[in-house]
Amino acid sequence: MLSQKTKYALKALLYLAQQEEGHIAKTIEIAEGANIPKKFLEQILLELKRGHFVSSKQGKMGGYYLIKSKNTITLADIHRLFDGAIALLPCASLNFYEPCLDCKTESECLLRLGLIAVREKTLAAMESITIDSLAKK
Amino acid sequence: MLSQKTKYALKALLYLAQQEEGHIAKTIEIAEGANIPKKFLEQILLELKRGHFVSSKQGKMGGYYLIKSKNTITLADIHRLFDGAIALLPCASLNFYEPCLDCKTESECLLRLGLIAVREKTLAAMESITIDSLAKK
DNA sequence: TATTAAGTCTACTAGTCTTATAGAATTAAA
DNA sequence: TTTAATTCTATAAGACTAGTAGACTTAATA
Repeated sequence: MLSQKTKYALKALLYLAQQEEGHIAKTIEIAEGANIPKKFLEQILLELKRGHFVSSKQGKMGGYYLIKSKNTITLADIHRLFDGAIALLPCASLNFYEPCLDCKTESECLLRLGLIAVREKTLAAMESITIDSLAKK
Repeated sequence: MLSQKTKYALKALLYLAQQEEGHIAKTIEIAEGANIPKKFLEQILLELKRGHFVSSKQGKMGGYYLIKSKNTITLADIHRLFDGAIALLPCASLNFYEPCLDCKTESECLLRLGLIAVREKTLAAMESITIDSLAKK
């Protein structure tokens, strides 16, 4: 399941994607437009900035705007930024790989290969969903 | 991600699936065979029993055994029993549906349809993984 | 240059969830 | 009746989630 944070991040990105080119949106504007608690949104926007999905202009008249094309930002990207691995276990993850501590050896693990198969399907589906494709629904 | 509980449940089921027909496995035997803390495993086995995947024989010489065919128990089943919804949000879930509180109306929700598409792919993948298919890896 | 309005950063907190552990009660074989 | 197993309820430490608070920095503009 997506955390509330990931959901808010997606909604914030959708809000930004729907603004006209060049528009700089204030946090309060996004918060009200997408129904997100403002102070919580501040943190989320900072993380999106550190992830290079948005940038900001500081000071008066400042705000946030997309810096990555809305048809290249995928659900998989945002999930990874906020909720981490897409795989069902770290040992089946591409980007967050970690061996399981309770497995004797990875090759003996009966779960891993099956979970990798699931991850491949889920990942493909999540990579095909972009902010742009969502905005057009 | 799977919780530790779900992972242990799968390992316990795999252990049971690998025993010969008619064998009744004690909790301590499964715990040691699958490397699971015994007291934690007790709870898990009870939940698997309530979910009608295993049954038990009480008293001396008692223990647990599969009551559902190992090629009909899927990863999706066990995920749902312990971790709940497979969809990324409750509003996109089949078995754990709940409307989003922060959406004005569901039809306006830009996320839902995309998340349903992901759930369909993930669910198909998880339903194709059975205890039997895992045990044969 | 002072004011104002915006983002930035760090810390904190209440509540919930996870991962167990403990121990008493129940059941059934021998 | 003893023993060995499941069953049930309670508890607890630690991590995580979702959010709040407030001080600080930056930049437009009057």
